[in-house]
Amino acid sequence: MRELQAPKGVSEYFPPRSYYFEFVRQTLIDSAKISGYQLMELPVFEDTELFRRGVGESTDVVSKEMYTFDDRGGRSLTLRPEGTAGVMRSVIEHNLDKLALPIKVWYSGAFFRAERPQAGRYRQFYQVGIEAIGLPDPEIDFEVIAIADRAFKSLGLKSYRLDITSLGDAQSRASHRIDLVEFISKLNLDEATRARSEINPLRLFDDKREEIIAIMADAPLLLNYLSKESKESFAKVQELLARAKIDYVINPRMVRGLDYYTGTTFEFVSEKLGAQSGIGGGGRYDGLMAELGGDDLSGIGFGLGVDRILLACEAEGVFDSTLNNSELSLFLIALGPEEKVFVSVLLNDLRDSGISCDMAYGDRSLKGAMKSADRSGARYSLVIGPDEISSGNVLLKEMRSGESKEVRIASLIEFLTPSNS
RNA sequence: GUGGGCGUAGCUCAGCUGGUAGAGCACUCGGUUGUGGUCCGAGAUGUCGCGGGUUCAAGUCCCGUCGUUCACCCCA
Repeated sequence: MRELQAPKGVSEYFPPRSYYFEFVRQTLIDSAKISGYQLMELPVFEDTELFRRGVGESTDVVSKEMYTFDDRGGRSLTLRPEGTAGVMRSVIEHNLDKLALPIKVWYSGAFFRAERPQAGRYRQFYQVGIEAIGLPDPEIDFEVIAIADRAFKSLGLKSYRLDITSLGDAQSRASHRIDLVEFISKLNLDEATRARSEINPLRLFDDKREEIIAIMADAPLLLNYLSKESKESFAKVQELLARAKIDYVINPRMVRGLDYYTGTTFEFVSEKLGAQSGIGGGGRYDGLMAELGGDDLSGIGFGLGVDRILLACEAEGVFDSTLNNSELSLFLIALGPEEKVFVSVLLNDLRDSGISCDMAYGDRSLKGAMKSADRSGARYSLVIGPDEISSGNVLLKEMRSGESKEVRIASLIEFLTPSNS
């Protein structure tokens, strides 16, 4: 074991894979930005109370998975386990909800949960999320789902499923809960399962054991307890998805782990991943703003798991040959110490003009330096020795074709400026 | 938090019933004097995750520990 190593269960991205991580994250962000969402950059730690009240005391996330610590002033802080609560806190604190509604924001960053690590489940993980706050229109529900779906499609993902359901309003859930608890009380359950059902009876719906699935087959479904308004809103969301040709399946047994969800709730599931197959999920959260001390506004959002989406992309092979993981257009090679100084300055001038370029450092053989040029992925390479410096002409070699053409050093900038090539 | 698998060169791994380590890829150099990607040749690389135990002898057996992986659980 090395003396120093990363803390257990964190994900790290370094070259060359970091290129794909960034590509995935940026694609998710772009999907939000073209729909009118704006950046929200928030602290990674918050007052512990925010998550207790926002996410819910009874959830596993809050009760046993938070990284909580006291700062030097004795304040209890917690590394954010999810993004929505922090966004709500900031919206309320800065009175953003007093502006035109809906407020549409996106965020991206690291989140923390002290779970047992597994493929696709990390203690520090990355999410891109959006929130649309202030209005309950089902058209917004549709927009939010479509943004996630569009992001997945533009990445080239195909093997995923969209599950949706509605958790209804407070009254719907209360009357369903009475019947569900009644139903569960008659079941013969082991102690651990019974304890789980007492914390949240809905949990039994997503138990993976055959026998539990069997006995829950006749359990009352929340979807049958929806109020007229909830039912109409959910129907509208489905109609919009159908008209936009976004495939979905209604999954009345879907359970979300955070207490704040109400109304339309959804989950994207990859078919190419193992147990940790949820690549994104979200839903509406009426009541969360009020719970945190703000106006009683509705909101809806999602969190997408960048780590898992990257795994899904790799599992589906969407990166093959489509991406050139280099930003470089030119790679420079100097033949000797004199030329190295010259090239170093030339390189700097080219960069001043916005041309992406690099050079061979160290005292490598020409063959070795050309190899670096090849590996750099640069479009062109050029070698500079005494002849080039005295003549002012260089042979610009296009790496892919292997063909060279003579160019004046003085006109390199013009030649390589993107709009001219 | 519970249960199972795994942990050997930078990477992927081989190493049979214990006798002090190997392959492929990658890397560096060379194959005519200044041009990469193919091919050929040469070279460097490991306290066999860590700690302890059994043994004349452990990468190989036992215990612990750390990490990882799969499932449960949970969720992104």
